[in-house]
Formats: sequence, C-alpha cells, structure tokens
Amino acid sequence: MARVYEFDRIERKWQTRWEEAKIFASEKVEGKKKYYVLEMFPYPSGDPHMGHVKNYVIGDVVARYFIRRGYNVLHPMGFDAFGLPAENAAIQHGIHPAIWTHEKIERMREVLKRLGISYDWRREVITCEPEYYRFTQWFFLQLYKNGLAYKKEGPVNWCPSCSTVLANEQVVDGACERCGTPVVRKKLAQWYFRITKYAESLLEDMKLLGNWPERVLTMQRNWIGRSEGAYIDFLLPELNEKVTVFTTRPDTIYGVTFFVLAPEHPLVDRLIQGTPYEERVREFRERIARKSEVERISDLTEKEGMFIGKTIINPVNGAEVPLWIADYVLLEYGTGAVMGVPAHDERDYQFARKYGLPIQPVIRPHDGEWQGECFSEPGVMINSGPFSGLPSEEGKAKVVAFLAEKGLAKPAVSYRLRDWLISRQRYWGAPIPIVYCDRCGEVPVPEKDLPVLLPPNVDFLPSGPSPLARCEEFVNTRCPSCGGPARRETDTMDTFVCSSWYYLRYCSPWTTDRPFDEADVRYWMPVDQYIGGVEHAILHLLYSRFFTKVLHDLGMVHFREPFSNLFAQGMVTKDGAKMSKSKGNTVSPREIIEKFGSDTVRVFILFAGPPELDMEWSDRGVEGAFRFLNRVWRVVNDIVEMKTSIGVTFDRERIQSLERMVHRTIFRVNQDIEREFHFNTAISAMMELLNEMGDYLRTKATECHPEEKTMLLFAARTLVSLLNPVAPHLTEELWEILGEQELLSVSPWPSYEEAKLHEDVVEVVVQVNGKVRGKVRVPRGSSQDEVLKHALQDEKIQHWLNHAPVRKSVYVQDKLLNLVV
RNA sequence: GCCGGAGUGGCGGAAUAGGCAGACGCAACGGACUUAAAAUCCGUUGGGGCGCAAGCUCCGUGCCGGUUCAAUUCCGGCCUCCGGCACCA
Repeated sequence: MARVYEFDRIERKWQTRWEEAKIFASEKVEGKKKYYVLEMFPYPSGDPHMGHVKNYVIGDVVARYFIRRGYNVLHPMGFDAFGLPAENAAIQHGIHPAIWTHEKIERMREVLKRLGISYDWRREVITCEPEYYRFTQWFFLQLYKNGLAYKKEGPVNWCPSCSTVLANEQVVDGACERCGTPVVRKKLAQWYFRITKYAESLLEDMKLLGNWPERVLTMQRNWIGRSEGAYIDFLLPELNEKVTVFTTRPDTIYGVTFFVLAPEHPLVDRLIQGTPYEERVREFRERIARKSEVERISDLTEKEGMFIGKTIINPVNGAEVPLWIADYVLLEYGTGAVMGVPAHDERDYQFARKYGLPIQPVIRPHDGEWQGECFSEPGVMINSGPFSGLPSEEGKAKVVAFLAEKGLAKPAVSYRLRDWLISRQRYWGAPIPIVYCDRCGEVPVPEKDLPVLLPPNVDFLPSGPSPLARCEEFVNTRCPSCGGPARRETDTMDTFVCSSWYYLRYCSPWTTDRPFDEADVRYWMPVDQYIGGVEHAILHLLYSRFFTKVLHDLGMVHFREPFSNLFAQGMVTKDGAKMSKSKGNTVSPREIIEKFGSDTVRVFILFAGPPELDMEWSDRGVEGAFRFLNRVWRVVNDIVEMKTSIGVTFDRERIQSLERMVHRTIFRVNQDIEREFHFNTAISAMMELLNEMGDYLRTKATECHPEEKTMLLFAARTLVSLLNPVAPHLTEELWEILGEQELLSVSPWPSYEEAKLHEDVVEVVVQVNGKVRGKVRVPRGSSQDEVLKHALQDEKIQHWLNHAPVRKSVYVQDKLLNLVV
C-alpha cells in the first residue's frame, strides 16, 4: 500500500469520480428539504485570488456539510462578466472584450474545479451572454412599464478616467470606487431606477432577515438615512409664493435668523431676474461648480454663500429674514432649502459666524443657560412665544400642529438614499432597450425583439464617446411603434443590474422564454446562506434587495428578501495589507495548489482563524496544514495495517476513553460548524482526536488486540468522515482504504451518543478563597458534601484552610468547589 | 465628529447564561533516528521568585475603578487600532 500522501493523484482521481457520479447536480425534489448555498460570483479577471478562494472554500464546507446532513443542496457558480477591465483590455491590447472575458473565465473555472468545490456546473451563469442579458433587458422593461425606470437630466458623478457616470454608491471619498480618480460633477440626462420608492421597505424588511452581520445592516441603515421631521412653508409675499423647507427641528423655528436655498434651486432665477444680483449669482454658481468633489469634502467647514437681495417671512412669528444661497445646501436633499438657526445647528452656526449673521437662542440646556455658542442638544424652549418653557422634544410636534392648522406645515420623513443611476457610457454591458423616434419619442423595445445585441465590430478608442455611440449600424434602427427611422439608446446598464438577479437564474438556467421558472424559484428561493466580502455591504446587497422587492410587488416572486442569512467573511492579508498586485504582496492559489494540493489550501484557510476576521497569509501555516494532512494519512493507514492477536494485553479503560473522545469530537465539530461557522475550532478538535490516536498507536508495537483495532478503526472512520467537508479528496481516498463502498461526500454525517460524551468520574476544582488549591476526582453528580469530604482529605487544601472555619462555600455541580475562610 | 467591531504568550488564535486563562497550530530551544541533511518522532516553552530536586509560590487577558466567594467574561470611566458614514437641514 502506498505510504506517501500523493495529493495530486488523489485529488484528480476523486474530482473525476464526483463528476462521473454527478453527485453535485441538484434537482428539485418536491417535499425534500432544500438548502441554497450561494457565494458571491466573481468578476473574471484571470486566476482567482486568495480572497475568492477563502469565499468559495467557506461556501463549499457549508454545502458539503448540508449535503451530508440530508438536505437537497443547491450550490451554483457563475461569472459577473460585463465590466470595464475587459473593455480596457480591448483598448490597450486590441483583444475583443468577449474573447478576453472567456479566456479569463476559463482560467478561473479551472482553478475552482481544481479546488474541488461542490458546484453544479450545469447551472453556470455568465452575465455577458445574450441568453442572460436579454433578461436583464427584460427586467429593465418591467421596471420601465411600472414607472420604476426613468430618464432625467441632473447633476451626476463623472469619472474622467473611466469615461462614464457612476452611481452615488460607487463614489468613495469623492473618487471613483474602481480606479480612484476624483469624480467631477456634470449635468447629463441619465437613466435611473426608482430605488427611493423602496427606502421605507428596505429599512422595514430588515426585520425579516435572519442572521445578517450587524455592521452590514448598520451601513445600509446609514446609507438609506431616514430622518423624521416636518415640511414648513416660509412666505414670499413679493412673488405671492411659499418656499417649503424640511427640518428635523421645528422646535427651533423661533431662532431662524436667515434662510438658505441651494445655489441651483430653480426659484433663485426668478428671484434675481432683472436685479443687480443676477450677474453675481452666475459667477458664484460657476465658482462652486468648479470645485471638485474631493475639494468639497476636504473643507467641509468652509461654507460659501451670498445674499440675493430678498427677504422671506417666518410663518410662526412673521419675522422677516434675509434670503441667501450657499454651497452647503444640497438641491437633492429635502426641498433644497434650509431655515438657518445658527444658535442650534452646527452648520448654520459656522455660516452665521463667517458672514456676521445674527444668532438668536431659543433652546437652553435642561440644567442651565444657553452659553453663547451652538447648542444642538434637546433642552427647554425659550424666546419662543407661547411655546416658551416647553421641553424641546415636546415642542417639535406642538409647533408643527400649530402651523398645520394654518396649512403651513405637515410632518414628513426624508431619506438620504438617491435613485440608482444605471446608465454607463461604455460598450461592455447590457444595452438599455430603448429607442428614440422623432415622431413617437422615447419608445421601449418590445419584449419579442430582445435581446438588443451588442454589435461585435466596434471601434475601441481610448476616449471620447462610447463605442456604441459611434457604431452607426447599432444606432440607426426603426421605431418599433411607427416603423420610421429611429436611434437606439447607446448607454449600457451598470453591471450591478446584472448581478441583482443572478441568484434567481441559477434556479432554472435552462429556461429560454422567461428569466426563471416560477416553480423552480418557489422551491429553491430564498438563498438560505449567502457568503461574500463585506465590500458589497451597500452596493450589491442593497440593489439585490431592491430588485427582489420590485419582483415581489409585480407578483413574480413569493418572498420579499433574497438572502435569508448572510455571512461576511474577512479579507486575506499579507504583511498586514490586503493582497493586491500594486503592493506586490499576492500569493497565487494556483502555485500553492500545485505545491501542496487543494486540501492543504482548504485546511489552512479554515484553520487560520474565524472566517469573519481578516486572515494573515503565512507560508509556515500552509506547511503546518500540509503536515496535519500527512499525519492523518499515516495514522489512518497505520491503523488499517495493524495486525491483531487475542494474546495482546490491553487497557479497557483506555479504549473507553478513546471512544468518549470520538463522540465528543463529533459533538464539538457539529457545534462549531452550526453556530457561527467556526471551522478553526472544529479542525483543532479533530487535531486533538488525531493526536490521541497517534499516542495510542505508539503504545503498540506491530500488533494489537481485536477489540482495540475495532475501536481504532471506529476512530479513524469518524475522523475521516468529519474532516470530509474540509479536505474532501484525502478523506474520500482514506474512506476507500478503510474499505467503504459509498462515496463519502454523499454518506450520512456521523452522529454521537449523548451517554458516551462524558466519563462517570469528574475532576472538580477546589478553591480556597477563590484560588485553585487542588482538584478531586469524584463520581459524576456528586453532592457538595461528598466533594467537600474528598477535598478535606487533600493535604494541600488542609494546608491552605489552616484550621480556619469555612465561612461560606460555593459549589458548581461537577465543576468547582470554592471554600471561603 | 457620528455609527459599528476589536485589544489575551514571540505569532495566528482558544476559553464568556461569571467558575482551572493560554486548547489547537506556527515559531523557538533541547533530544532521538541518520555517515550527514531533509522528513519523522519525543520533550520544553506567559513572566518573576524560592528549591539540588519532584515541586512550591506570586503576578498576568489595553488602562483605572466597581459588583461578586469568583471577572478575559458583567457595570462605569478612559486609551489605542481597524472598518463604515460624513455639510443630509
């Protein structure tokens, strides 16, 4: 028998066997409990990196564990294949994005297969295939028909390096999330999805989510940014108009000393028309627009504004205050207008100080006087007419009610969430299925004409309009409505649109007339366990939740949340930093697999620490994992080859002790996997069992008693079985060596016997004044008196008690006795 | 600034309905095997003190305080690091 652990031969052998036996090809079986495990699919950029490997290995252990627990498991994989890198490759190297993408997919698929992940590859989904993106377009049309997709002109984030616009979610610190280039503001007509309509249910339905990391929910909550307040109308007698503000502090309305509009607010033009302010406002707007996003963020306190020559009237007391415009008021939030209360709002305070505007206190602290600075906490209302003396928290509603009677206010809720900008001025994405006709205007492409195919032959220039816009044969078309000449929309969709529904497609990837089969989705969805990096906490996860809610409201799916449980894994770092090509601290999974095998990589990744934490790559650690698997290999083989003879003497208690350990290991591994995916402690429990088996073997020469061999084989079989989800190839080989016929990967998970978890005798810690002074061995379940009797026989304990009377004693059954003297 | 999360040996990390701190692994040191090395196996390994010795003993989970017979775990107040958000009225 081979004594050397030939990982390469073993791994290829079992990968072939699994494929031949089709054990990971899942089929819907009505009535059988299902479990859908999904890892976030990758963008195909070449070889997967260690972060991918960690993600997919975690998912694989979960999938394999549930398969062996008897669930009907769905575990698919695919590729998020539209995106900029493919297009950049086309520009730089002249390779068509489709070819580049398929080459990269091929490389990634190869490594994933080499890792032995239990995917049902028949269900593979590739978002850049027309069979897929025709349905991405189909979904666009559904949203369009229901008023959830619309085109609007307005200020957008433009990345000069990527030559495209970005969604708010894709701008990080004023720079492009992808390439880090500072974003500039532009005014463009773009396509949006009305995600703001779902702001409330995106918040509300968080209740329906099972196990999601708190930090992800917090980030989403912050991003949606719900705040409660009121709309209040200020009066503009000159134009006989009202200007509405949104405020969360109606209780401070008596402290309004100025009023501010966003510089681009449409009312501004009407107010200054024909006045000397017209020219100065234009200059002011130009100066503000020139500021880049990065500059704006870097000097948040440096607010700029100007008086525009008018006054406005406070509805609560008729006070006349000056009307300003300022860059710190955003047109997109609330109503684009702010009532300035410098005494109680930090920003208004800074603004008033800079421009010498008056500061009027109307709230004092509960326990003192207003201190002449900005006080933004709740307190007691002062200088507020009939409301003076009220606690400010109560005053909020009272002020609104008072004004509401006159029709000048109403309670309101405001959100920070903006609509999702989905247009991209790039080639490698799903074309937006819209046609512009001179006669009929904006016309959606009929569903029967989908997909709107990307033309293969286009001109990839490094800059300027997108290739689609320059492709005449694409642009020029017929109007679906009147048949006359028309032009196609040349923007493509954000790739996050493609990834917002892929988890549905996996349920029935063969369906050609619909995006998915309803019965299949009803059976498999929602995803029971979703696993991925926390970098998608807002982007992908928010968009997918939105998509699901829309489909639910359109009656296409029966659930409101796509992912019941979410596990966010930590990063893989090296030298304390995230692995990246630019830092030169990457480790190639392909090379490590070649050197040590997939099982070693899997063990190392899982053993390094709890998976939700960042994990530091260590070459030494990989060797340790490799040593462990070698030891498993040797010990199990030694046990199989051990000769028996009834003449050999043996210690029965020792056999029982080993048996207890086997049962306890099953118990521990179950616990560690089920609660919180702590594979690191599960593996360490298995290592302890292995060490025990090794120790046992060492006490034997070449022979052992048949009873011992039986127990050793039981231990070996259990260890191999428990280790299987972690190191599937090695354990299949050993399973065969142990004489088993079935594939281990689909054999039932081992179970433990409650009665065999513990010894009949326990060790109880004896403390004197809270310090450990001895230990006694007593029968399980002994009473306090019995333990005390034993303890008092202990010489050391006697010494520490030193004849003093025991004042108090505390006893924890089978664990501890504390004597206080 | 606000919101999350975390601080435990030389290192990754165990142990929390309060009950033996440091499991398991890595590194290091000593030993066995070997002509030698690799591999493998055995032993030691938080810090200080006492002892020739088996051993004994004190301190120790970011810092200060509290509750308790007993605190890495609970409470109060700080410090540091990581992540997210940041003119949102």
